[in-house]
Amino acid sequence: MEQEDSASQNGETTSWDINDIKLPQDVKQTDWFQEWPDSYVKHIYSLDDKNAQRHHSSWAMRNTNNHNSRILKKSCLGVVVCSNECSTPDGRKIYLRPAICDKARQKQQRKCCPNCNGPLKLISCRGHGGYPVTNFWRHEGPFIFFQSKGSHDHPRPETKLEAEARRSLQKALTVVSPTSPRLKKTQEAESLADEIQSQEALTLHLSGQEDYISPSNFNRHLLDNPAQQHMISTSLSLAKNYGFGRSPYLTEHAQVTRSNTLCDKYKDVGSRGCDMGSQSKPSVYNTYVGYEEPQSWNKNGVLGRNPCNEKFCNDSAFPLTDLHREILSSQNCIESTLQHVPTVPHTTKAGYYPFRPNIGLYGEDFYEGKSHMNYNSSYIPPSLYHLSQEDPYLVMNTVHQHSLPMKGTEWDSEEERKYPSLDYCNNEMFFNLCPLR
DNA sequence: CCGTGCGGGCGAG
DNA sequence: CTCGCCCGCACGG
Repeated sequence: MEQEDSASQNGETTSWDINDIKLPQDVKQTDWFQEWPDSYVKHIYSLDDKNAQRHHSSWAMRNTNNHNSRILKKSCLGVVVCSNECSTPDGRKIYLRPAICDKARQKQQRKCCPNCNGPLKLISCRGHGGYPVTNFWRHEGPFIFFQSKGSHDHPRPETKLEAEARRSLQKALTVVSPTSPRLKKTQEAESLADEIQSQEALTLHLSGQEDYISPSNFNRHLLDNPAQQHMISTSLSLAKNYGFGRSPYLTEHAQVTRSNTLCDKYKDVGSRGCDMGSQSKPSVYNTYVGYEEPQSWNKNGVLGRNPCNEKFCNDSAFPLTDLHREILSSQNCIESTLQHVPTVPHTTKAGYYPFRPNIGLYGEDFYEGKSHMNYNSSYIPPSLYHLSQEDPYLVMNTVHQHSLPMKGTEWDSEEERKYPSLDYCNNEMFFNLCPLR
C-alpha cells in the first residue's frame, strides 16, 4: 500500500543494483526512511535524511568489511533471546537488541534474562542463504541508495533507541546508587544496573505507580543532590521522549523545558517512522523457537507495519506494557487501566507512519514539526500521566513510598546478588533512587 | 562504554 | 574472484 509512491518503486528506478557503476539520477521522489527494512528491498533516500546518513536500522546491524569504501555493507546480528524461552505474564517473549560491538555483545550474552534470570542466547540471523541479512548503503549524488538482501528469520529486537534508553536509565541508577546504604560498592551497583538494564523497569514504575502517591508525601523526600536530580530528571525526560509518560496536561513549554536536550539528541534517530506497533504479534512470537512461522517476520514489512492492524502499539522487545501490567497487578493496584492506542492514520509514504500518540495533545512542533520519535508505545490514562509529569522527583518519592516495605534482606544472599530476581531488581532500584530513605 | 566506520587479513567456495 | 568474518584502530557521543 504505502509502497505505491515509493521512489524505489517507480519504473525508472527499480532496476538498479547497489553494485551498478551508475545509479539512477533521475529520481523524482525519495523514500521515507525505513526503520525495519526486510526482504530484498531497495530504497532511495534523500541525502538530507539523517537516518539514512547514519545508515541506521532498527535491526541490529554491524558493519561488515566488503573492501569497498564506496559501498557500506552491514550484516544483521539477529536477536538476543532467553534460553528458557520464558514469557512475560501476558505471554510475550524477550527479544533484546544484540550489542553491535563484538566485545559488548559477548558481555551481553553473559548477562541474564531480565524476566526469568535465565541465560541469554544470541539467535543469529540466517535470512540470506544461511547467512545474515545484509544491508548496503551507497551515497551517490543527492541520494543515498539502500539495498537489503535476505529476509530476517527472527523476531525484531528492541530498537536502538530503546537500548539507549535503558543504558541511560542504568547510568542514572549507577550514579544515584552509591548513596544507598544497601549498596556499599559501586561495582555492585553497576552489576545491578546491568541486570536491570533490559527491563525498562524504571519507566514502568514511574508511569505505573504515580497515582499511588499520597499528596501529603509529595515533597518529603526530594533528592538533595543536584547531580542526582539532574541525572534522574534526564532519564525521566528520555523516558518521556519515548512516550512513557507524556502529560496531556502539561504545557508544551513545560515539556520542552524538561526534555529538550535529549529530545534534540534523539529527535532524528527514530526518524519519521512511527512503527511502534510492529513488534506485537504475540501469537507468533510465542511460538518463535523452532521457527514455526518463519515468514511472519517478513510479513511485518507489509501487513504488520500498519499500526492500524496491530493489536498493540509497542515496539519494545521487552514491552513496557507487560511489566507495567505485571507491576500493577502484583501490587493489587490498577487493573486493566492500561490501554493501547486504538487507531492511527495510514501512512502516506513507504514505511512512514506520521502518527504519534498524543500528537494532538501537546503540539506538533514539539519535535520541530516532525514526528521523529516513534517510541510512544504505551497509552497511559491521563490520570496516570499527570503525576509523573508534574515532577520527576515526586515520582521518586512515589516509588519510595510504595517500594520500601516490599523486600528487606535479599542482599544477604549470594545467589540473589549474582542473579537478582526481577522483583528484587526493581525494588532495589527504588532503594537506589531513594537515598534519603 | 558503546556505536560506527575503515581497512588489513584470512579462509572457504 | 567474491563473500563472510575476524581483528585492530580511530572517532564521537
